[in-house]
Amino acid sequence: MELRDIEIFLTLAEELHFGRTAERLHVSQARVSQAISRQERRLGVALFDRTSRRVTLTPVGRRLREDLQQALDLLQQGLARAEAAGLGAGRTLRLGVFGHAGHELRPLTDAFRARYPGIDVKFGEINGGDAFTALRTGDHDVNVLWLPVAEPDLTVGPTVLTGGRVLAVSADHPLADRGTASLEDLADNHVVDLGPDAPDYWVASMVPTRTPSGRRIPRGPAARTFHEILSLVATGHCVHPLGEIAARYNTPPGIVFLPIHDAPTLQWALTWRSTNDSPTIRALAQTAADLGPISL
Amino acid sequence: MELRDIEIFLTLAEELHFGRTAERLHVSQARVSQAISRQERRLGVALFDRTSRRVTLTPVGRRLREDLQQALDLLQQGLARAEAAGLGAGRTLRLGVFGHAGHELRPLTDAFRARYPGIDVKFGEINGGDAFTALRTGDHDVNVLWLPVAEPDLTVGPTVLTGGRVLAVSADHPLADRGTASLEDLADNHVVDLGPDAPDYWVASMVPTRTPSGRRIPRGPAARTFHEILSLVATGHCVHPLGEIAARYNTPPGIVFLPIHDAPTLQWALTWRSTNDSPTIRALAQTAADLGPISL
DNA sequence: CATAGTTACGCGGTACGTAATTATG
DNA sequence: CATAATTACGTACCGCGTAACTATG
Repeated sequence: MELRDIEIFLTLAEELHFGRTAERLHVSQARVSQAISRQERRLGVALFDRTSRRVTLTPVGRRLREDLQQALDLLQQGLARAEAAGLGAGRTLRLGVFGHAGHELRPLTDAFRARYPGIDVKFGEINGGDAFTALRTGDHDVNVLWLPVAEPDLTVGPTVLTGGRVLAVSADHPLADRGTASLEDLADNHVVDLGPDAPDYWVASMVPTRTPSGRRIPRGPAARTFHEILSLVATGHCVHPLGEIAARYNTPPGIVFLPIHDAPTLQWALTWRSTNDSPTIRALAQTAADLGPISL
Repeated sequence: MELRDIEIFLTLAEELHFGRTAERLHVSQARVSQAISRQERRLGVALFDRTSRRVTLTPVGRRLREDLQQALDLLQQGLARAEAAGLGAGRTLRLGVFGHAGHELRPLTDAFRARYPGIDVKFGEINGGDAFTALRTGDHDVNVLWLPVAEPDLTVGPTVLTGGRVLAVSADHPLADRGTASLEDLADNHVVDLGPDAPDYWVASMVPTRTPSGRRIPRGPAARTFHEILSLVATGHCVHPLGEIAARYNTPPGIVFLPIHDAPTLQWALTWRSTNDSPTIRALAQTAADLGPISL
């Protein structure tokens, strides 16, 4: 009972036609016939009922098909993983994240390290002002960015995180005592300007230019990094919307994070430079896809 | 990448020694070396770190081992099932059960039919008085019996059901209104005698001869079948303990079933004549073992 | 230097193709 | 009778053994 025979069996179980099976596997029709009858002889059961006109699976064959399909998938998956680990062996995958998001991504990195033991994963920090640059310079292999990302040179992979948004305000700010915030509140305050390097549509998806009712939201002073933003907010001169994660592991002095109750949920997805595509990156994307997004 | 190579890889991963691996698989040591280095060349990763003195798995190898082991198990299991289905193909497995127990066993028979589509399963009825005879005459292949069964010619397989016990009493009986019964109550009543064909130890495990406190339990008139027992009980002259299943699908006129609160749980196991052992029976036992016992 | 893994090379079995044969709508 | 599965038979490749070689404690 060899692996090739199993492949032939599975293909025939799908095609239910000796000729097409032979074609698909690039072997002669005779070979398919031989392989099947050999298996049936070995097992002592008919796997297919066939005349020279019609081929159908027997109940035993149907059951065997399910079992073998599953086994073969596992087998090929395992080999593919080992190969991918080989192609990326010794490599370090640099993963860019905002703030402490790396901690929330541990289920992903743990699963990835288990699957591809040869590959090392390291986190790098990114900021709203330069979220794409490290990808383009090659300093990072993959960044975890909020969607939508629509850059011609970047590929967007599976979503790895989903979560709400918060508004960072000064502790003295009138909103601070309300405990929650609305997008409408933004129009009454300045928000931090993330600078010219980040594309407008992308910044706007986190820091909108208008409230849902259409009022303009004034852009205040500029800042690039997370801490720069927070120190501006702490002065009380402006407020700033952020992902929920920002609030989770930070309790900066003089700052309060208010959940924004009317903002749509954010999606954070793996993103990489298209020309930088590699088995290693594909492996990470596949692992993330298998795992599904983590909800905050 | 062939199946034999995978087997060699897995064995070496276990033994961590080329010589012993070769011995176990009845091949030359050279073959093991060739197989491993070929796989490593194909995959492009080292699977083992080795000197001529020590062999250890690399992280990639460790991971691959887990994946392949699982896949191979599935594969062999599937083939074994097909083979078993073949050996028993066309056969009918006669399964003896008390009363309606067959209905509770549907998860088992469904699973069995799914795994071994070639084999038919039929139920036959058995009674306390002759629970073993159908096995010995060959009329039944397997019986579902309460434990303990200690017969030299019978094999006891996995437990398929567990559940409590009930006491069948006449609706006029003083106990009937209590809604529950104790083993001590038996001493104040006659119980049905199951006749000489059933071994004493086995009958006693369902119908004890003494109460927990040591009082003798009088044996009353004899009956063999379930319905004979019930008609005796209906007269009010005796009571009788039964498995919980008996109460589940029977509402015989003039009879009340009272849960016996202080009796230990009953275990019902597959039992067959040792000389009658066959792949088909093994297949059923394996399916039952995989499924685990059903709790009533 | 003994033990254990690797490399070189040759034989035999089998995977597979070609071509003829049989069966079915 | 056309289409599709099976059987017959030959060949080339590869799985595997034997034996010589190399490395390590």
